[in-house]
Amino acid sequence: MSDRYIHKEIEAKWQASWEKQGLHDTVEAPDKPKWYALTMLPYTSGDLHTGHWYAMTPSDAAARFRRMNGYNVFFPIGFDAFGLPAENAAINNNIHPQEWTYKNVERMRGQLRRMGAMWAWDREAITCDPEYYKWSQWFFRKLYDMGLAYREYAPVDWCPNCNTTLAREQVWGADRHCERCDTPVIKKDLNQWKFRITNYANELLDNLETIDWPEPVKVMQTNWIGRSDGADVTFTTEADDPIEIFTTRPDTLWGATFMVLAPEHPLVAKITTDERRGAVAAYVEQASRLDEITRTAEDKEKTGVFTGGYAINPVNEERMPVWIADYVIMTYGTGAIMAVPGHDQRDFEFARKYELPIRLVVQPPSDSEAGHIRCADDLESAWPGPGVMINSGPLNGAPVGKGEGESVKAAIAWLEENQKGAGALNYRLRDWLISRQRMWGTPIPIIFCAKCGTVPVPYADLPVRLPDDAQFKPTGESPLNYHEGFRYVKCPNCNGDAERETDTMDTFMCSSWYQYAYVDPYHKAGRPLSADDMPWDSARGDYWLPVDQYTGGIEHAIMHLLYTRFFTKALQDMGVVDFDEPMLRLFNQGIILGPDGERMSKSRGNVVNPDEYVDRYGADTVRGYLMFIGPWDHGGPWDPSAIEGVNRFLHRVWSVVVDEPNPKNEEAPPPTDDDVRSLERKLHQTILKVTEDIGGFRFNTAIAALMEFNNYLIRVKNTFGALESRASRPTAQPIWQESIRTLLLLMTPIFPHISEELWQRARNVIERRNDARRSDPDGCPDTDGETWSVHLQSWPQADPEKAKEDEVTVVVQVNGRVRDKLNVASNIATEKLEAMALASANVQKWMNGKQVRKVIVVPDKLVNIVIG
RNA sequence: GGGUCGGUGGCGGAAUGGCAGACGCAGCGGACUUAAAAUCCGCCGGGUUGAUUACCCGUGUGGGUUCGAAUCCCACCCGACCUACCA
Repeated sequence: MSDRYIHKEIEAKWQASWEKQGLHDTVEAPDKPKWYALTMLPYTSGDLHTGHWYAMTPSDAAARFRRMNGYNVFFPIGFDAFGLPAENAAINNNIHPQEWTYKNVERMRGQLRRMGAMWAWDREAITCDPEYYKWSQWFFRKLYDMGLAYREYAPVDWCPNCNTTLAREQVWGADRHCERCDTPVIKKDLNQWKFRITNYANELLDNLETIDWPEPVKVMQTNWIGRSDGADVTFTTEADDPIEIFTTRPDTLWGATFMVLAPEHPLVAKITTDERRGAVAAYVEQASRLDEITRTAEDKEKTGVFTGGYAINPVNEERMPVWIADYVIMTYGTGAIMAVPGHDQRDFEFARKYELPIRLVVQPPSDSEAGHIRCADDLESAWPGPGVMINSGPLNGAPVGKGEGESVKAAIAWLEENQKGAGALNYRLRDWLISRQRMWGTPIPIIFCAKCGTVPVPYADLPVRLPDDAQFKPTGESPLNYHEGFRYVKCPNCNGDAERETDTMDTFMCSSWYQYAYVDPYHKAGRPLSADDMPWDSARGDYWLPVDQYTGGIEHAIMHLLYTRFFTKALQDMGVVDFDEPMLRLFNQGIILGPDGERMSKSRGNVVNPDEYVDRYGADTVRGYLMFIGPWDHGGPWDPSAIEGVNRFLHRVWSVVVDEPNPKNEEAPPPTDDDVRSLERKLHQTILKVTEDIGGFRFNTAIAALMEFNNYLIRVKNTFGALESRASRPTAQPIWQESIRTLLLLMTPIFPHISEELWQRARNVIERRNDARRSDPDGCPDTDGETWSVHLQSWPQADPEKAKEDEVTVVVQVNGRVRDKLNVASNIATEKLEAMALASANVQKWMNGKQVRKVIVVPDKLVNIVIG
């Protein structure tokens, strides 16, 4: 055993020892409060990068902190294993995706072990294991039975590079590119499976209030769900065909002067007059092509074309021209709008361009910037703001707004009374498209039979296994199409010839329920399933669920976090769970950047390999450094030289605990009562600070407090004497030992290895001196049944009384400027403090005989004398 | 265009109404060493000053509230992220 801190000698040793002791094995202990700490599962890319360390090691520190605070903590790990990279690697290297994936899993397990985290390896789950995905299929089947999974022939977003469809959530940015490869997506008409997430739109929105999640995530989900409050109104064409519209401003119905349909609207063909047919067809053609190239195009210039047809405004029977324009889109609302150019900017621009009538129905308030507006001709742009209703029949005089007695409510009441429409909610959220035309995913358990139609695979026949020998040509069709043994099957109903669904599921399906799988991975392995099954052991589930603390990146704010919430709500309706939110608390860490301050990427050449640093400095240093950079939710650049500071700190801690003090100081006077009191105060102040900071994920300031405490211990080490000489200094000895033990306990969540090593060493020294039990020379725990691991110790408790300062420095200000400082006993009487401040020579100098107007005294902090 | 978060020494950051710059990095000076590394000690926002326990300036910009503002309010500038013809 070395007397110096050599991380290579201790980290692997303790990792092996903890595993041997079963320190991180999962036990459902009903007598203890449980804590389910979850960090987002890694994809099996084959390499754990710095971002993983940045996400996972603080999560581990928080979990360990909970454990030391008396919780039975579950901190599981697994692998998100299906998906495109495996398939692409397979195509490029002619290796089966499964082989590639499991090789990566093997490598990543090793890398994860080196973190020294308290992973519950006994509950590991890999999503591409048939015993895992059989439950993904079971969930699909359940959703199908509940009518929450359906197949639809409709235009979908298609990535021509990945050769697959994408969910709306996977299409990013104004240019609508693929989330994974940045290729602009195109539209295709395809038969695809979807989940009815929109059934839960309202619940997904309202329940956000019940969970402790970061505000930005809540805002993003709120915007994504996009609830609009308004009314459905039915217009009619002159041929008596209904045109349904949705509007958030039913109060402006009397200001509608024309209608606009999306080019794809089903009524376009019928309403178009013969003389307009050519122009309309050309525009529809142009719009659809635009759609396929780049739908957004910079020009905000509105375009459109008149159909020749007219519709009747139900509120005033006015005849209004019907146009088509691509600024109206089929996928929101009903694909048709009433145009109110006076009060909607888009309609205004369109009306001005095509010389359509504009009507003012809201009189802007006279004190607003539009106060001069008297008629539509005065408008330079639409007025969407407040005012009073005019030119609007029964609504005239109503104040504009959505409240009681205000215009929108009045309009809805009028519509409902006259049976022309009704109040309605509309959502931006679309159903979740889960079909993927790729091979490396969970097969969708559906069979198409010529006679029986769409037949779900019976529960007892699950899993539908991926064939081991499938080809994966990138053709744009599902590769499983080409596997005859997979594709052609007998119908489970009639035993006639049938074909399997050959699309696979979006991988977000696998990660939507993995937190449940961890509780009891591969439940019922090897046994047939039924509709009445529970997907995990219910006793275990009842104990651990739901997740208490989730940690992960903001990039999943919408996709994964919305899907898993939807899944949980569906599971609740299935009767599988009895709660409605999967994760009670969420923390989003920031992004660790390259040394150049840019996102790490191979092309930039700024990728930091954590393994190199773990080799050089050890896992404890890398963990501590990542937590010390700054607030965890800020992220920030990796500074290769700053990591030295944390490493030096660990060496200094080692030295404080292990090294003998300078023998020259043997003759130094023993510590005074004041020395003891100061050390005790510093100790309890540090406990308070570190406890509060780790509890709030403020690891950076927790580490700063630990450094400060250690610096203090270095300064007083010689005063408190050598280990051997402590015996001669009985008053000092207990507080010094308590300080060392407490420092190690406070360091444990963040620096698990060195804390354990020094904990054992400090214990050995104490025992040797007490001539008590001899401990195992390799530092392994005793075999007498008492567990000595530092990780099983209780978190130190601070005594606020002992943390209090006896003496404080009070700042004396004159007119807000510091002019003197007074060292006084804490809790000094206000009057006394004021008198002392006024008597100060420095203060007298600045008062210069002027009148004292006011004296502000903040106890134990400051006196401000206002003169003038 | 809309939304969210942010702007503090050479750098990462601390302080969220009460001494701005904790803790660390880098830098400078010194001790130890044949030398270097490591380690240890000291200095480290700017200015006035020989030096100060002395004074002034200083938290993106301008204004406000307050005895007192990095912190609260208003306006603006800059940056990051999200979102985008949503009727």
